[in-house]
Amino acid sequence: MSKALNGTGQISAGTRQRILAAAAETGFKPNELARSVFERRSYTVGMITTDSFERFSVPVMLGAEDALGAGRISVFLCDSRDDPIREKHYIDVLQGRRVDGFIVTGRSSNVRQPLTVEPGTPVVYALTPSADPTDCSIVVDDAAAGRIAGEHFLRMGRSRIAHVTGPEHFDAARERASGLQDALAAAGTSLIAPTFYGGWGEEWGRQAGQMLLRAHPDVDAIYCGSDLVARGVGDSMRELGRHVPRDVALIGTDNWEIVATGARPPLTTVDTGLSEVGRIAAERLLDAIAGRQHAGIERVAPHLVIRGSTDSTGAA
Amino acid sequence: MSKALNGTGQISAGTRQRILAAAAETGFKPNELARSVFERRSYTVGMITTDSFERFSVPVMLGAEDALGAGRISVFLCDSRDDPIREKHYIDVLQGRRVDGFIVTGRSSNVRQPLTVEPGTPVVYALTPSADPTDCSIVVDDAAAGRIAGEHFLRMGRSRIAHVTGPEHFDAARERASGLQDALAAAGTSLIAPTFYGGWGEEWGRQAGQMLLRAHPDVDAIYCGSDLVARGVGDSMRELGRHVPRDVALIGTDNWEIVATGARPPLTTVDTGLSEVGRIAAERLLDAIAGRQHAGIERVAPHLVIRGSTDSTGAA
DNA sequence: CTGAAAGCGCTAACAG
DNA sequence: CTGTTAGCGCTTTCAG
Repeated sequence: MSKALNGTGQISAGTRQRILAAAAETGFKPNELARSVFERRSYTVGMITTDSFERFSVPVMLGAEDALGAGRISVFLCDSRDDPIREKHYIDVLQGRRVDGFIVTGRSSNVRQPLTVEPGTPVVYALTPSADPTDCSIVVDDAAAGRIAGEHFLRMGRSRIAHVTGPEHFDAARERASGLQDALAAAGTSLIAPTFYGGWGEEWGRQAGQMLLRAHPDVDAIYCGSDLVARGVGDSMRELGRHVPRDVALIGTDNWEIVATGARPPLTTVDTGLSEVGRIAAERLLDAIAGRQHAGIERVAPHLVIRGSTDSTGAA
Repeated sequence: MSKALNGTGQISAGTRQRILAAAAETGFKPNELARSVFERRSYTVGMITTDSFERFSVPVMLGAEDALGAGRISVFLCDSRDDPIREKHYIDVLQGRRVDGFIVTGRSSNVRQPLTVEPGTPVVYALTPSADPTDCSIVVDDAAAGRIAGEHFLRMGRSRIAHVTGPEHFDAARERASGLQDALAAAGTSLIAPTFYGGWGEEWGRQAGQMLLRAHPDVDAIYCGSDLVARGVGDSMRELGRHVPRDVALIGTDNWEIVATGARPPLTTVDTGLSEVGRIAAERLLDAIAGRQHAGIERVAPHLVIRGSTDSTGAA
């Protein structure tokens, strides 16, 4: 009897107990599907990632799944592989299952085309904002990431600062660069050299480190667009006789734990708060499902994780 | 009308077309939930991971999701965080949603307690086999991984072979070690030193590399239990004046692309075929749902990916 | 406060 | 071949 199980309707405490006991004994489990048919909602959301759960979407998903699970909502997992056909397929299937909403995530922080869903189905974009500014998007505050890194260098007294990062066509790369420049400008200084745009991997870090040192042997601090780049840069510094952090301080980005802590010295890095992005996205989606729509792009503040590459008192 | 949409029952081609057209025009989407209530199954499975989607469970999940999606089955995502309470909670919720089955995965290859589910609900274990041998488990063939690495070293003419790997309490570590020993024994030789059990990270690799070189300066090949260990070992080799692969050849494990390819030289590594594990697990689950139960532990063959750390003709 | 009845959207079986 | 009906398991409403 649903009245007993849900405590709804009018029923006496006595019979309620009796029914509950009987249910427990029988091992009765209500069929949530049937309830969903009646309620016209499924307490279920679809999470669509475009990038096969690379290291960026995973923390976002985890944060989202966590927040959603607390609201007793289950999560459907979909890997669209950046393929519009697959994406449409998943949307169709999940709408057939009457999901209450969608969270869309992916690797890049560049804008993406909005999802085409049944009108009334809420969608929240995490990490990759929707091109439609009236959609709800949660992203990393990349400018703040650059600023934080710059301020930390200034605070530790470094002044000959350089920046090595990913390809220029990534919004994230350009915004971090401008955040860093802003921080330096606010202190009346500027980058020792134009930003080195290139790639996100170790190899680019090594190359850029060498180029940088050749052009500016007196560099004393380098902000890197990823932890991998930072490792590559660090390797090249050591090879060319520079000590990290004494001669050159290094800050990475991502706080990819296993990479950052495995480095020698462990990397100080800007944690972009991806699981926070996921958590907030989930909350916004829950709000939207409850009828409280959010609109616009919300930027999540990153934070600095200090380790040996900027702190000589820390681990070697 | 369901007859038209599903092509079931008896209906003329004419009216069928007419109904289909009307449905397309209206944008009609059948409610799969209602169908599921009737069918008593949901075309949905639960994927439970114990380890928050570390790099081991992600490829497994991807492989599984891929195979399941082809069978038009959606996947519920659950992160139990190795917490029995959370696990039970997820199982209850998903059984309430009448999932057709479960796939359980996690980081370690050690056996785990079987899931407690409603009788009749199929469960397949991926990566972490069930303690119950009548359950269906798909795992990596770790002994084969060790064998493959050993045979590759022998083939390239190395004979003073060592092994640095993770903690001894991991089944995977011990089995790879014994597989490697078997391969050497088959060629009438043996390890130059007892297996170095320790950890899975770079730091352990560096330590072990130093210890190894001190005790056995003439070592010419090292099989490592993870790509991170291999990187650590490689770093220590170079620091102590050994060239990789000329003086010492290196094989890692996992084929964690970004780590293996970012190394200098890029790492030859044993790919443990995790997405294959996931794919097969999904197929076995589909079979079980269809009434064809599988039982026992199935081992998936790993394969070698050759890069510069064993091949001096390759990248430097 | 209780039990019966109607309906959520679908499918199968059934007369017409 | 067609349209109607009963029923999947649940919740809500409405007489008793």
